[in-house]
Amino acid sequence: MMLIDDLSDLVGEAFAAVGLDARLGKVKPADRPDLAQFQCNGALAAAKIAKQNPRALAERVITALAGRDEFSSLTVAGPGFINITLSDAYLNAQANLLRDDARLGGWRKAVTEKVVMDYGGPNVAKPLHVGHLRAAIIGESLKRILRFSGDEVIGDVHLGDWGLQMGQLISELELRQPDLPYFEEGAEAPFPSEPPISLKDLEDMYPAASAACKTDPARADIARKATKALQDGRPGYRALWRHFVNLSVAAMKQDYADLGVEFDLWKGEADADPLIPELTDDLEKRKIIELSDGAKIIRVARDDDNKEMPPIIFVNSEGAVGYHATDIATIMDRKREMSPDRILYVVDARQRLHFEQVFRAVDLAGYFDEVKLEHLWFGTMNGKDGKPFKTREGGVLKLRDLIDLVTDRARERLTESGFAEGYGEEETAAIARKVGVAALKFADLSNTRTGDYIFDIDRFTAFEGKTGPYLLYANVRVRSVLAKAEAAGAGSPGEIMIEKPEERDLALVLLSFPQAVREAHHRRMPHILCDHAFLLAQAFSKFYAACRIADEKDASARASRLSLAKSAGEQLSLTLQLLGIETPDRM
RNA sequence: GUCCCCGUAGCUCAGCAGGAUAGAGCAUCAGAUUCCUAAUCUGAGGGCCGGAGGUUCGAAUCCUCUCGGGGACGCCA
Repeated sequence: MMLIDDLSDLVGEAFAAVGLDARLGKVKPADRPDLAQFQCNGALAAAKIAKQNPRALAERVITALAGRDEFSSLTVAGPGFINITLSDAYLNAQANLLRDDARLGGWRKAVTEKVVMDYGGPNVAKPLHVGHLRAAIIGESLKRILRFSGDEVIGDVHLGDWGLQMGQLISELELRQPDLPYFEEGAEAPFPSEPPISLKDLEDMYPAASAACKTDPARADIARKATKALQDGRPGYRALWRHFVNLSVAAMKQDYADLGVEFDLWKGEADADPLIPELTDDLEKRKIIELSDGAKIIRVARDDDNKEMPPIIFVNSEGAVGYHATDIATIMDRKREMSPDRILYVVDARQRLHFEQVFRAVDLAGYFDEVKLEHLWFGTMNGKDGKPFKTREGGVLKLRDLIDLVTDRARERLTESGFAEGYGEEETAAIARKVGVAALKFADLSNTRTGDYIFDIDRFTAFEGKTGPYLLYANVRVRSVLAKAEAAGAGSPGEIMIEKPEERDLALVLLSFPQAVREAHHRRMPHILCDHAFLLAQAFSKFYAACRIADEKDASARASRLSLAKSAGEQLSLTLQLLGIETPDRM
C-alpha cells in the first residue's frame, strides 16, 4: 500500500483520459498545506510539451476526475497546480488498512537482493573512537532499512587486521620484549595460549609504534619487513597476531553492543589474504598488473577521466600487500562465500578515491560489476570550531567514554525532570543509557549522510525539540495512554473515523510512512526516516494535546482514537527500530 | 596544480530529477496545566538561499565563473 502511488495512478489515468502522458499525473504532498493535502504539477509540464495553456489542461484533468469519491476537493491554483484534498471517507478507509497491516504500511521492494554491508572497519589494537561512530550507526540503520524492505543483508565488521599496522605492533613488542618465544628465529607452534600482553598494553603500543615509524625511517623499515614476514606466514608472528586480534575483538564487541550495533560476520582483511596469490597470478597473466618502480600496480585511469587517477599499488616494492589488494581480495572472498548481488561500503568520505580505484580494478578484471559496488560515504564529524572533533585535551575521544558521557547527562536530565522516579536503580540506568544513546544516534542520523556535521555535546544532550529523547518521550506517552485505557476498561481500538483536524493530520503522516521508507532505501539516507519519526511524534503530540483518548466519553470516537494512538505508537517504534534506536517502555 | 564535499534565519540543519508565500529544531518574546507523562502544546518576530552572470514563462534547486571553509590525490589504512 502506498497512498501517494494510488493517487498518482488515479490522477495519471485522468491525464491519459484527456490525451496526456499518464506519468505526468505524479502526486506529491502539498507545498501549501493551508490550501490542500496533495498537489500535482503535471499540467505545467504538459503545457510545455503540448504548447497549451496549463490552467486549461489542469481543468480538463479535474473534469476527468469528477465524481470520484476519493476526493473532497480538486482545484486549479496559480499557474496550473492541481490541488487535491481527500475525502474523510477515503482517508478513513486508508487509515484502517494501515492499522490492520502488520508492517504499518511499510514499503517492500518488488525485486529483492542479497547484499553484503561493510560498516565497521575498526583497527585491531586501536580502541573504537568517535570516528567509528558514523560508520556504525549509519550502517546499522541502513542494514535495518534494507532488511525491512525485503533485501537479505549480511553485515560484516571487516576488521583492519592485516596492514602495516600489524607489522608495526609486532616489531614494537619485539623491541620491548625480545625474549618472548614468538620472536625466536625459526620458532614453531605451539605457542602459549594466553596472550603475552593485556589489552591496555596493546592499546598503548599502537600510538607509540605508529609515531616511531613516522619519525624514524629505519624503524619504519623494520615494521614493513615484519608485515611481510607476517603475511608470509612466519609462525611466531601469526600466533602473536592471533592474540592481538582476540584481545581487540572482545573489547570491540562490547562497544558495538552498547551502541546497539550488530554484525553478522567478524571477518577481517586477513581472511582475504589466502586469495592474494591466485589473484596476483590471474591479474599478472592477464596483464592487468604491471611493474613500476619495483611495485606491482594496476592502472585504473580511463580516457574520459576529467581528473587525475593514480594507479593502485597492488603489491609494494617490499612484496607486501596494502589495503587496495585486500579490498579486492575481500570482494572475491565475498563473491565465493556468499555470492551477493551487491556490496555496500559505509566508509568515510575521505576514502572516495580509494573505492573508486578498487571498484574500477575489480570491474577491469571482470570480478564484480562496478555499478553493484557502492561506497556510501559520509562526512566528517567536526567540533564546534569546524575542525575534526577532539577532546578538551586535544586527544581522540574513545567511543566508550562518549557513551558514558551521554548516559550520565541523560541520567541528570531524568533526575531533574522527575522522570523515572521510583523505578529502581537497574531500570533507571537502562533508561538513561537508552535515552543517551538515542540522543547521540538521532543527532548523527538526522544530518544528511554525505555532509560534515558539528558534534556539539551540549546540543546532543539537550533534550528539547527535534531530538532522540523527544521521540522516546512521545513513544512512552502512547504506551502509557494505551495502558491507562486498558486498565480503565475503555474498550478495544476500533474503526478509525476522523473528526478533528489533528486526527486528520496524524492519519496523513501515518500514511506517508511507505514513501519515507522507499526514499530512505533508494537514496541510502536514514535522515529521511528521522524526519518521518519527528513528524509522526509531533503529529501524535498535537493529537494528544487536542483530543481525549482513554477517557473520551463517546465510545466510537474513543475506539477510533485508540486505533490512531496504537498505530502511531507502533509506527513510531518501528521507525526508531529502523534507525537502530532502542526504545524504553516507560521513562 | 587537479578533483571532490560544503556555504540556506543569531545557532544547528532540512529542502536541490525547477514551480505557489524557502521549512524545522534551538535561542528570543507572548500564551496554555482542576483532565491520559509540560522532555508537551499554541502563537510572534527573525532570510537579497555566499556573490556575479546564464538557461527558463519560472532557479535555493540546472550551467559557467568567482569568493570562503573542509577534504583527497603511488608504495599508511
